[in-house]
Formats: sequence, structure tokens, C-alpha cells
Amino acid sequence: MNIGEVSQAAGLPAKTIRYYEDIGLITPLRDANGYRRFAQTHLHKLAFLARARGLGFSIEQCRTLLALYEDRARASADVKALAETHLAEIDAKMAELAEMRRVLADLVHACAGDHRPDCPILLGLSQPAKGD
Amino acid sequence: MNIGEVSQAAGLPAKTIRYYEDIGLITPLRDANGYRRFAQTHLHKLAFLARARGLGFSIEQCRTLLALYEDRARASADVKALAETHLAEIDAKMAELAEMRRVLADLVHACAGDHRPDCPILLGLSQPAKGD
DNA sequence: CCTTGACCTTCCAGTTGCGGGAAGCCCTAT
DNA sequence: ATAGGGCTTCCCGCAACTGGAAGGTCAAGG
Repeated sequence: MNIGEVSQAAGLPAKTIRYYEDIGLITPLRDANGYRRFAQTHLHKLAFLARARGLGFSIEQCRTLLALYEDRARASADVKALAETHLAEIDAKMAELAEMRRVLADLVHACAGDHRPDCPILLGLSQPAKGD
Repeated sequence: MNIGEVSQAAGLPAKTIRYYEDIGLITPLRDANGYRRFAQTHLHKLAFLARARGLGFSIEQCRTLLALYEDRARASADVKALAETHLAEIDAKMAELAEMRRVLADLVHACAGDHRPDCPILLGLSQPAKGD
């Protein structure tokens, strides 16, 4: 398979696939004309990467996941630990966003949103937060 | 005030303040020796920026907010519209994270996390998602 | 045989919002 | 005179790509 075909099949842009090769996540062979030739195993890895990235794992986490995926002697505990780490990261981000959302929604709620200049949102941004 | 002092007062790293000057968010004066001299207005703007950034507004959104903040003839509707846009962005990110979290938590839950290699997490990543 | 167009290649630059670190000036205190 | 702290500019680097330029390759059509 050429890059266009795997791109389609894996649901990843060709640019991304080239990038993944650059950083050593996959290593396709080359045809005589210099074109990358992908085997099924490459496609599987790319699809794996696409899903892992889709779950928000970082590239480095994906690299580790891929290594575990390839390691017949892995312990599922190692995979689980990585996944739990990432789960905690997601929770932290969600909490951060929730807090932003809470404050921002309050400000938006207080703002008339009319032609007048008076604006609780700008006022809130110009003053120390309540509770400080 | 020199940069160290405003940095303390605004709660922003000096690097960040220089960067904000670079991209035209603030324009401090200069002393004869080349040091930046900040007035109260600069400090207010920096504190405003720190809070707006803390709520997750992008730099460009902050630029707009700052312009509205400085514009005595603004309509609060414009501010509110921007804030609502950002609120929608936050909601979108939270929804995305929630979906990741849901899928990932399922996989983690299904994984024994022991010394054996069998791992539903890796299995899930290697297969098309259910529902496809 | 030549051209057209789709596909592929590499390389370089840009994105967001800074942080690290080098090289060097300024100012105060000893 | 020198040591330290603060300040300056400049340039590189991060994550994870994306866009675009310049050019090689291949199959089909005139």
C-alpha cells in the first residue's frame, strides 16, 4: 500500500503518517521509486495510534502503548497504570475547564448584553476574584 | 515600576510580560538605561490579561477583550458575545474530554491489571470502536 | 511521444503561548 | 574592584502537527 491508501484506511492524514515515521513510531519499507510501502502491520499500528490519539494519549504515551502492544510478555498492569495516569490527566483538565466554566458562566449571566457599555464581565476581569 | 515588580504584582512571569509587549498587548515606556518602565495602567492591563488567560481566553480573544475594556463606547453585547463564544468552546472541550473519559474508563475498568499480558485496553485500541 | 493530472517525495515555515538559557549591560554594596 | 542581582536581546525548543513550495513518478489519453 502507498501512503494515500493507508491514510484512507487508517483515517489519518498522509502528513501525520510521515510525521509518525519521522519520530520513529512506524518504519515502512521503500519502493525502488522512493515511495513508502506499507504492510498490514503498519496499517494496524496506524489505526491503533489513531485510536489512542483519539482518546487523548500523548505521542509519548502512544509510543509506550505501542511497545506494550507489541510485547507478548507485557503485564496488563503496566497498560492499566498508563491508562489510569491518562485518566487522571483527563480528570484534571475537566476540573480546570469546569472551574473556568463556572466563573465565566456567572459573568455571562450577569451581563445584560445590550448597547450600553456597563459590563460585569469586564468588571470581573478587571478586579481580583471574589474570595481573594 | 520595573519588570520584576509588575511581574510580582500581576502574577505573571517576566518572560510572559515581555512576550505580551512583543505581540503588542502592552507598550511600556523605557528608561534611559533601556529598562522597561511600567505605569499603573500597564499593571492593570497585565492583571486583566492574567485573569482573562486564567479563564482560558486565547491571546487574540484577550486582545479583543482589552480593546473593549479600553473602549468607553463599547456595547456590553459585544463582550457578552465573545464570552459566550468562549463558553461554547469550553463546553465543546469538556464534551470531548467527557467522551474520552467514558471510553477510557470502560477500558480501564475491564482490565485486570495483573502480571498477565491479556489486556482489554490494548484490545480496544487495536479494534474499531463498538458502534462503528 | 508528449502531456496532463494525480500521486508521491523532501524540506522549510508556521501554529499557540510561552520557557530556557546564553551573552552582555546596569546598578548597588562592600 | 568585584560580586550579586536585575535587566536587556536573541535564538532555540516544546506538541503535534498543517500548509506550501519544488520537484520526481506513474498511468491514461491524444
